[in-house]
Amino acid sequence: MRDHLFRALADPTRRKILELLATRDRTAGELAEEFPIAFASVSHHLGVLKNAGLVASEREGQHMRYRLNTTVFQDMARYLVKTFSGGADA
Amino acid sequence: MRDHLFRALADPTRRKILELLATRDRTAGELAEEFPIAFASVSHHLGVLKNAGLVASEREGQHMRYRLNTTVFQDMARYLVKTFSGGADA
DNA sequence: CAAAGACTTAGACGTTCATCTAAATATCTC
DNA sequence: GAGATATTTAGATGAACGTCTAAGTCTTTG
Repeated sequence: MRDHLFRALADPTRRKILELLATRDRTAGELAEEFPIAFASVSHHLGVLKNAGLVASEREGQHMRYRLNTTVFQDMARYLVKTFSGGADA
Repeated sequence: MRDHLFRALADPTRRKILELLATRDRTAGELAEEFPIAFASVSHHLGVLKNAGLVASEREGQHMRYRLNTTVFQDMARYLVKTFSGGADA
C-alpha cells in the first residue's frame, strides 16, 4: 500500500505531472501537452498516480480533470520524519 | 539528484533497511542477516542507499558500520509538503 | 605473509517498467 | 446515429532493476 506510493514517485515524469497539478488542476490533454512522450504514455502515468492515491479525477464532458490529493503528501511527510528522523518528535 | 532519492525509496527491501537503521546503527553483516536474500544483494542495496545520500558508512575494523542520514529525510519531508501541499506554508 | 572473515564488485539472468502504436470506450455535435 | 474529439486499454519492445553466484579487495590474526 505504501509501496504503490513510493513506486509512483520514483518516475521523473510522474513527479513532473504532480508538480504541474500542484499549481492548478488540469485535464489529461493539458497535462499530455507538457511532455514529449505519447499521449497514451501520459495516460498510463496518470493511472499509476491515481492507483497510488496521489491524484483524483473527474469527468468533465469530453475531458478528464485531474487534481492533486494533497493529504497524501502530508501523511507521507509525517511518515518520513516520524520513522526516519527522530521518531519521537513530529 | 532528487531522482536517486526517490528511486532508492522505491524498493521495499531498501525501505526496510532504512527502518532498521532508524532504530540503531548496524554493520552490513547485521543488516544482511535480517533478509532472506543473498549477502551481496543487501550490499548492493546499501550502495544504492549510500549513493542516494540516505545512509553513510564507516569502516570499523573488518566491519562496515552503516547509519541513517536523518537530515535528508527532513529535507524530503519539507519538499513534499512545500511542493505538493499548500506551497506557501510548510 | 598466509589464511580467514567481512564486505564489495562483476557478470549473468529473469522480471518489471516506460514507452510506443493500434484499437477500444466515452462524450459531444450535427 | 455518424463523425469528431478526448481519453483509456491492449499488446509489443527495449531498457532498467533486483537477484544470484563467483571473484576481488580490505582487515585482522596467527
